Amino acid sequence: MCAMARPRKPLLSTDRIVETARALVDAEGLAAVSTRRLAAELGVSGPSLYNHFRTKDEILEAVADSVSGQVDLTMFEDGRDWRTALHDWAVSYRAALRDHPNIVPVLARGPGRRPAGLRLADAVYGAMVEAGWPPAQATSIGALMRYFVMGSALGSFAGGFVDDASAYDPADYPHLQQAHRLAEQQEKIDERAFETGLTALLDGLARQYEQVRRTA
Amino acid sequence: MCAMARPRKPLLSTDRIVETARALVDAEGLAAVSTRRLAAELGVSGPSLYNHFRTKDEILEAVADSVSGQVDLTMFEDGRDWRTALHDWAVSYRAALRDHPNIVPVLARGPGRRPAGLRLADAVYGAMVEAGWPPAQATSIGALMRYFVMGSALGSFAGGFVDDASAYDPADYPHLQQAHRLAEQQEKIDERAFETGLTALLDGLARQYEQVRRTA
DNA sequence: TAATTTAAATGTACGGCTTTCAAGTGGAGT
DNA sequence: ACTCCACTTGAAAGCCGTACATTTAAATTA
Repeated sequence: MCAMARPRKPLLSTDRIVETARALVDAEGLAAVSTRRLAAELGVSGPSLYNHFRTKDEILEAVADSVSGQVDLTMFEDGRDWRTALHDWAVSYRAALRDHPNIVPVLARGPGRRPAGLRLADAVYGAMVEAGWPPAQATSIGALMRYFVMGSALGSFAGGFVDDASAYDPADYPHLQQAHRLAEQQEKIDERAFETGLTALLDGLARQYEQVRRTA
Repeated sequence: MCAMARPRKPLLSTDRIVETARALVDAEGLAAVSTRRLAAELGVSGPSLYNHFRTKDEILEAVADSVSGQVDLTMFEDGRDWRTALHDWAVSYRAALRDHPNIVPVLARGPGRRPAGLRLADAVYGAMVEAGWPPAQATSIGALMRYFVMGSALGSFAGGFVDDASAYDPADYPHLQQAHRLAEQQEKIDERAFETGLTALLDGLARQYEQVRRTA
């Protein structure tokens, strides 16, 4: 009868869709994002989204990339030493993911064609080569840092345990008697584990760097 | 008219469901596992599964736990030194995930109440305490190792790039000119990055261990 | 200015999904 | 023999993503 016409001013824009989707993902998780729900949030009907994105997945990729874009990369610009640059970058990387943990599974698929994700990979690889790492090792560093940061953001370690002492029978798990307390202090424990691991990783890489430099 | 009766021998068992689900996940990915599809694979109708599991998610958790159960933990039994035990464990852990990469997102949610996942956490934590690490540090080690192994298994680093040189314009990404080649050598690159990172991590932890021992 | 193309939103519809439920029937226990 | 329970079923409810034709306004071109 009366299909709504094209409005004088567009109701939707890719930016508005991405921002609303990100807010929805942050607030209620990936599973809460259905095209109908997102459209409702935007005051619009479901299929309207398909005028701006080809698939729902494209929307999620755009959200993921906007999070990648929040990672600070300026530490690679000047000639700061590679170790502190890598440390600061990892901290900023993790902070961005911790602010939007629900989108991490999408980010974990890799940069693909997402521009911010590629800029990130480009910056860290370029800086390592610049610092004197051989190309193959620079690739490894990019990869292993990603492993560590993604792993630390994908799911809280502490939050992976249940807040219920009866779940951890001493007979079955003799060393996990305090495990139900992990859930309480989630953030602190994950934070400390991340810093401990990052320091260890960088210490170990520094050692390898010395060897590489000596033989070159 | 003729609803199928209870069969002489049960068509389904929890084990058979889990095994079939695992095969399906391995072969076609998480998305291919629908209750109907899995039931068809079992020669049965969709809702029948609900006689053995309360939800589909319970099935996936069971699959995940069966993969956790494949991780070797024997290196923690005798009094081998913590460093080599940790190394061997990480390698076995990663190998199990690499054999069943499609279930990793489920595993990444943490052990929760899954027995094999809890045994794994119990073993590594217990061994670190036994080796002389303070409890808080032992927790951190369990966490950071999980970060690294999960991160390395969650998504291939190399596979995260597109096998298409035109996607990496030199003007935008000056250092990624070989990135499209990463897709070719995925396994080797990921393998090397994992070993490099693991060695660095353990070197760094050994350093921290010396400090801890000195002050104690 | 008039004619034409394109853009933006819509309603409807298809086929899929997980899960609930009552109903039917064979096996086990008394 | 009778009851109860285990197991499977078809049907259906309520989601989901998205293809499609339709409507109208804006933008473009003649």
